[in-house]
Amino acid sequence: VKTASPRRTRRTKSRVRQTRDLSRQKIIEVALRLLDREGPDAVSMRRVASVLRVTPMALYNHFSHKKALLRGIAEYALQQAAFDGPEGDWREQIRHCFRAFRGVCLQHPNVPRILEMAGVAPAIVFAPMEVTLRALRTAGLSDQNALRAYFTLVAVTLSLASYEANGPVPDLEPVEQVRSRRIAGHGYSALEQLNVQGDWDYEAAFEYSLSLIIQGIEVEATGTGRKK
Amino acid sequence: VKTASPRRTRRTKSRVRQTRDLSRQKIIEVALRLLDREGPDAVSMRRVASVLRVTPMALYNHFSHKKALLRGIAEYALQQAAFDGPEGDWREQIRHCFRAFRGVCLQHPNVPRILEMAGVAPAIVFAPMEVTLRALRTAGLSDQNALRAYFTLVAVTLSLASYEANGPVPDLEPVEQVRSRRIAGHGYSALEQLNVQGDWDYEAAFEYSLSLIIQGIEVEATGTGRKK
DNA sequence: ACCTGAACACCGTTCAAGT
DNA sequence: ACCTGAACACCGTTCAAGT
Repeated sequence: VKTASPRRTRRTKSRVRQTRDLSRQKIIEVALRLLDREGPDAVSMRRVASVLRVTPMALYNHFSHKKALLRGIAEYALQQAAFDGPEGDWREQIRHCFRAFRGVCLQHPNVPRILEMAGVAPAIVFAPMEVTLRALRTAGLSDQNALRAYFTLVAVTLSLASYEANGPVPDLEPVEQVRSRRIAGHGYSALEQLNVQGDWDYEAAFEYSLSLIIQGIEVEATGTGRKK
Repeated sequence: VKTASPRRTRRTKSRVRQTRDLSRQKIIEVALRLLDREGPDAVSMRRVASVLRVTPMALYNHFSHKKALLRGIAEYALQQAAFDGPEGDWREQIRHCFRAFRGVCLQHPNVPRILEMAGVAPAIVFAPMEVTLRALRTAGLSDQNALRAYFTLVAVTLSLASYEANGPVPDLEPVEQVRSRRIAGHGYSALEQLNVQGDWDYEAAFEYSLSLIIQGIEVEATGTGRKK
């Protein structure tokens, strides 16, 4: 029940387009593997080309610049997500959609990073947008507010997934640790007494964020929220 | 009423530390100016050094690597924000805190980008964290849930500010426009009928996100929310 | 239409040397 | 402690040329 039918449409204008698309596909697959295994820095035109045993410039026949390749990678990865869930409550539709989104982000932990990068938004992001719009219309929101909610949900999903993928603590270097302690000396009482037991549960945190936003939408939809 | 006292603390171990810190400061100011005027790519060790009429390697006496410099820039920019607001309701405290956060992000539109980059989280991010923790304790949340709410708020603030700063549409290239139309053909009905009048109001969108999350917290705090 | 080879104008960072 | 100069191992992309 995927929203976007994945690149099956036949182009009518030429016959042997297959080759071109196969090649494009191959490049993306290699690049995604590099991204998954060695991180964003490994995805250079030169690295990708060398894995494919080809000149860097050969890639420019398929992608006009690196950003287009990154977009291709992100699109390819996100196509694996089934944003559409089973019929049901708008709450569950949204939960399903963004759980699916988070799912592919965890399978390809560096995809959020390249999505965050300069204008690298592939067309596929319209799929979760569609799901969200439909769900929130049934909830009674205006299109404008539904879009706003969508951006909120995407932001949180991407950010938490990225944070989860790239290590728990952004560990400052030793030097800055000291400086930060110095800063921390000045009235960070809430932080000093901070009380959280056990390891950080990323999934629970994601679900909590989801709940906050959904409950917020609920209030907004039923008109219980005070106007500012 | 700033939370973090900005680098005024005197280091006791040497006398002419002034020079070192002045230089560090100078580097950051030049780098931030480059970031603001020419974007993240302009902030290279070589560019920064050349503006300062100095060898690239001279910078490494003050920052052990580029990431440390980026962290320094982000910290410097964020120090200009007054996250602490006037006393008051936890709702208004949070609103004030993240409006201030958004404010510096708009003054330095590329700061969100470098914050999103690899582990570039300066110690100053603890300031809004402190404010949020305090506010949400008075709202009755556990520290764990308060932290989760904090991450939600930061994610949304940064993401929307970044989106606002870097042009309204991530305009796909012509080629991909066509492909996206093709994809859009398949059942994107909600998007096709999408009805939003006038230009996109970024500030209103931010305020709406803020409201969603705050109202969600409210529900969570008063225990009205159904447990999953 | 697709690929190569050489070149251009950049990167971050190491290392040895100077003061 | 701070800075230089040369070098290493990379980048993305243009351009002219081949098939």
